[in-house]
Amino acid sequence: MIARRKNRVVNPPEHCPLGQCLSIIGGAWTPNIIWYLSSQSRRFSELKDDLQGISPKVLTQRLRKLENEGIVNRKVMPTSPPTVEYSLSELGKELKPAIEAIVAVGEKLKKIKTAEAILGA
Amino acid sequence: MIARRKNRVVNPPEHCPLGQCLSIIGGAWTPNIIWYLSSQSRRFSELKDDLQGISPKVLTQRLRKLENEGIVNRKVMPTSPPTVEYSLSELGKELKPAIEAIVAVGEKLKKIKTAEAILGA
DNA sequence: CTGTATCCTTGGCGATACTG
DNA sequence: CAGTATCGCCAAGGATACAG
Repeated sequence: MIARRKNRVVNPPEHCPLGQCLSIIGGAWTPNIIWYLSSQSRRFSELKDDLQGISPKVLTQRLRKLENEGIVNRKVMPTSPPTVEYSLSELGKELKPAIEAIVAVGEKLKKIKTAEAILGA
Repeated sequence: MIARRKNRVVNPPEHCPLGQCLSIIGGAWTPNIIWYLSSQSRRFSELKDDLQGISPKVLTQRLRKLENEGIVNRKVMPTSPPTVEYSLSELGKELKPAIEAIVAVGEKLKKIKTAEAILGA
């Protein structure tokens, strides 16, 4: 069930093919979180550093959501001070091709725009 | 330049690899619009029908934005009543692999969750 | 270090009515 | 048919402070 609130449809082009997956990777930071986790597991503050500018509140929110969806694993190390390792679950790794495709297109668009700027100006 | 508002960072994990592309396909309806345009060109009301539930205001907004970004082409036919054809530009077609990857992952996740529901319950 | 708690702003989107 | 115009909601996210 995709997010509904009262009778207000929040998100859902449910009948369209993309809704489900996008509700996972659709946040402002989420895809980048997945991206950084895809190459290696990271600790909370490492992610916070990777995603410079994210507030701890939001990072926690995103990670909790991803954890609940079974996309990331959270592993608390019994150290002091505590360290927590986040990593992509097997399910989470399914998202990699999509993320990679987005990244690839992003790079391509950037190149095209740069070329246009040079040629056009 | 990715959307900033005053000193408030709205969207931008700019330094991360995904920001640029996601700002294009990141809306609630946008990826589906691109999806429907990817197989064939569509008229305004056809899209409105495909994306059942979208308001004309939002559809116009999205299409205008995509047009400005050079993702879609808008072609007004000199008929009465007017008909307008939207299609993906060459640039827009670059987005297809990303959208397709998202769709593919979406389907896969659905299957996995379905299987889990059957096995687990 | 890894988070919670609070408060606030904002832009995306819905609903509806109207126009050329 | 293909849009504009208005109004208003609200959840995502920012800033900051605090806690185990």
